[in-house]
Amino acid sequence: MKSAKKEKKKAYHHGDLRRVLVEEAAKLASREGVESVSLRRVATAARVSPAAPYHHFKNKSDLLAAVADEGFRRLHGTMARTASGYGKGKENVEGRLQGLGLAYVRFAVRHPHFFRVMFRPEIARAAEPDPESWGQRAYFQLIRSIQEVMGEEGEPSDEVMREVLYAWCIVHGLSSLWVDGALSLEEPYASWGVEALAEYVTGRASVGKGGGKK
Amino acid sequence: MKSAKKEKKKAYHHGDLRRVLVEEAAKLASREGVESVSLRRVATAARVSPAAPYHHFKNKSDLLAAVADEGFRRLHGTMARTASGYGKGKENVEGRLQGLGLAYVRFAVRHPHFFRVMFRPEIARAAEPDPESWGQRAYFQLIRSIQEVMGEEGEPSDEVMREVLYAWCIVHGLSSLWVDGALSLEEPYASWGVEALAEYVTGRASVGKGGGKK
DNA sequence: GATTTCATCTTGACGGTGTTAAGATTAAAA
DNA sequence: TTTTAATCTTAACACCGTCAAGATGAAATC
Repeated sequence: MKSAKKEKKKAYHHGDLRRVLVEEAAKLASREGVESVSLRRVATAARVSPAAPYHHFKNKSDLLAAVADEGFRRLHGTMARTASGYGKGKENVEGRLQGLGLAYVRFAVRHPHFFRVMFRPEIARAAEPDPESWGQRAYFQLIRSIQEVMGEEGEPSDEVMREVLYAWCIVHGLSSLWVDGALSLEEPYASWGVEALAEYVTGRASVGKGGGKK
Repeated sequence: MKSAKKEKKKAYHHGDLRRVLVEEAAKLASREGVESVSLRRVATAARVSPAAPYHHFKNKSDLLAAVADEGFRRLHGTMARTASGYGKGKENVEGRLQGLGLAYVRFAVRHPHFFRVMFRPEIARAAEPDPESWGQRAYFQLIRSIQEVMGEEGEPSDEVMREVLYAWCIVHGLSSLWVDGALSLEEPYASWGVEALAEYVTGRASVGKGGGKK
């Protein structure tokens, strides 16, 4: 359907934009911050006129939403890799959950630019939640993990959803506060380092795990 | 020093700007969102030329930092009011801490625009933390409250700072996720409502309170 | 009171921004 | 080969943050 790549210079019509645009936008965001991503700069970086992106994205927010989705794809990836690192079955489900939490925080700290676009309100509120989106997939992954910890199958119970909420709040709170500078600029947290904070916080959360179960 | 208010129309030179600018910026942010706050619109709203704000603020970020400080002032206010609502002494310190958490979340949900500016990285990273700032004051308030719960005085111990971290992460995580639409657009959380979520999450956090103390 | 000083505000301009309309180019469909 | 439809460009619009230069007038000085 799409003859992917030609020789080198200019593609036939003009390459497979869209992918290139998302790539350049992400690159620019991670180099100079989300705030300084402009459609025109992205277009220029893709060697294309300022209005060209409008044939692939409704507007700037739509482009950023695509960047966010790419971010969620990567987050989903590291989470999946982490989970499978803890074995397949029900062995050490407890440790696996903490591992997921650590993976979440590490991702945020290592890719703050992605993390920031991913949770922009104008992105999340754009379209109704698409179950195919990487954001939703990562979300389902978390739900499934907690179901395993609590020994549950099928449709997630309210109890599970409460645990999901709790776990998500903790890792997201830590990530946000660190990335936004509230913790990373404050003593003693700055000297303790994120890794230690994440370990403490995820460990502390799972001592009473289950709420009433065990 | 400052004859505060004249009659009505135009002040002498031109009113006490700065305060008006911060006010208008906050008003605009809460009406249309932080993203659509522009120096020029704020200036216009204050009936002043586009370049006038530059005699009171270094740049746009500096203005937003002032808005953020105003936000922290209000947060500090509701937290203080909440705390004193739980009595003065060591009676019900436990409940007071949960009350503080609820106050935090409620503030974020009721004033999402403020909440968003308050934790913008370019704001936090602007100047070195000023202990006089309302942000720091609210922070110290939280530390003191947790010290009371743990029956400690003087310089806060590492144990206290860990508890501060934990409490802050939870309420900030919930606030962020809700305000940014990650929870408020997702079932079953949307139908449960923030209030219920906040109560569960803060309650769940304090069951094992103290880590090892009791 | 007259004069100087100095903070404040305005005017006007600069380059950069998101977005749109109208037209050119060219791959794919007919 | 002709038609169609997708893609990209050009040109323009209004708006943005920021700065330099000058006007204004309150407060300090004489």
